Amino acid sequence: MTLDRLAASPQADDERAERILAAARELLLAWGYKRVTVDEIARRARIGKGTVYLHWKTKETLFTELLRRELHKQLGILAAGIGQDASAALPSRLVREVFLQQTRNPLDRALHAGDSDVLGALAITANGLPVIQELGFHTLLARVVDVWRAHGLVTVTAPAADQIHTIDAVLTGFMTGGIAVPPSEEFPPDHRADLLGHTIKAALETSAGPDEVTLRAAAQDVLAALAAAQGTLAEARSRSAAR
Amino acid sequence: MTLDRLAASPQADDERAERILAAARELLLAWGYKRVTVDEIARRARIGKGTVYLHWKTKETLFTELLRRELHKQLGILAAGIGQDASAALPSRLVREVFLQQTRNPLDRALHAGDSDVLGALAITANGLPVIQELGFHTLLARVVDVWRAHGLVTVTAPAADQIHTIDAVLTGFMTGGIAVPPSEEFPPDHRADLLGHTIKAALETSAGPDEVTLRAAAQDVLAALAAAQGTLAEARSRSAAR
DNA sequence: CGTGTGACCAAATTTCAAAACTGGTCATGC
DNA sequence: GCATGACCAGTTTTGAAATTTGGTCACACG
Repeated sequence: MTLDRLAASPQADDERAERILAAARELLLAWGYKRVTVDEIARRARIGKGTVYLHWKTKETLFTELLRRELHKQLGILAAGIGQDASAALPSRLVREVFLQQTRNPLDRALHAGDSDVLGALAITANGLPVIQELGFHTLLARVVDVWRAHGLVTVTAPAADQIHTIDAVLTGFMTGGIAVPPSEEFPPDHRADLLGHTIKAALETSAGPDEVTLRAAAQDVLAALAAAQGTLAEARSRSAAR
Repeated sequence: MTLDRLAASPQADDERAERILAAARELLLAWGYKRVTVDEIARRARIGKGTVYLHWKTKETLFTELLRRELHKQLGILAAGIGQDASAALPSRLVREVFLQQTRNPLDRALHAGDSDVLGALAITANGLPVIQELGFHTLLARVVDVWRAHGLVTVTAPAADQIHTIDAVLTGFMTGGIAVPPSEEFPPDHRADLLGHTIKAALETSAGPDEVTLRAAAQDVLAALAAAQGTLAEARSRSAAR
């Protein structure tokens, strides 16, 4: 365990942090927050338990960073999609994509659903708020809605707060999938994503689609909002490090 | 306890059943299914415990009937609303009303949300399905959507199954209220109901509102569907009685 | 020297058997 | 012949002991 590393270079430190995070991620998905022990994480990362605490003050900050990274990555994927095709910045398209991402990535799903089987004590933060709020998702949503309004992609007759709430509720509803209707193979994620997209489009978007120029400008602003949110996440990271 | 009743008339029997049901309802709301004991129900209804079993085979059938009655009553209120104003049969209006009912009536809410704090073991039936499904809500929703389609109140370009799923998901989403947005006093139930109604309307209803004649005809058919569902509920009741 | 470690500690969680409770029955009394 | 509550088997709760776990730190190692 001690043969391969002579001095601690910052580089090796980073690589070690990654290993810890990777181990934590695997275990979180397999067992859920509560059952994962710091000891086990250390064993998987092939380091001593104390070393984990050289990187994070507590088990909680370690996992919080893991979640921050997850959201950071998700935002990156969204941004990439918009970069490739500006129309992916449209409300219906963006919400659709978020839905698909949550469907595919178990951690994202747990995060947005506040799944306490996976998140355990993390599901609700010290402030009594769901993690997803703590991570600034609400702020991002509000900013993006503002961008959409500024560029006329969504109606401005309705208050922004109403639109935010509608998006939140509808997305959540499609995530849980409703209650009355029995799950069926007729509804694969892609299809449900389409229904969600259609609902968002009908409820919020302006009837006439935007012209090319407006769309590109709006896409730029959405990208900026995403980047800003990523920045906030990255910044919070350094604040939770042990050293 | 025996002075006031000499012979058991069917009438007195019914009145007694009502007392039991009323006691069960109070206790269910106060304590939740699991904590409510048959003993306590009997005490509240001022009868012996064994007497409860003269009316229902098990604790579970007793509470299932309670829930059936609750849904029956809710359907009655919906029907009354339509009787008074045919436009209450429109998708957006009807869903809106269901939402408000669930918001106001704790039992309805528990029923539709599958709240296991209240419903306990009842939340999931012996068949592994949520109670609300067992009670035929899905069948009713499917029928009503068909009526709407037949009368051109909703688009017929989209499959009915998609529309059912959309209604279910959106209603559920507004019930839980989303995750990302912190609850606020800005969003009283009435306001959220409006947002829900708007969403359903935009996502499903045909752009041109129906003429008076069509609306009335559709309203009649919706009423018939509601009455049929009530009939099914009442019929199931007799099947669960002990005698 | 300074980094990494695992033995160690207090606090939290799990175990497990005894005690208490509860759904459902039925012999009894009215 | 209907209503009742004592009674029973099976389940749940309790609580104290045993185990586990997050977090610390004295020490070994390079």
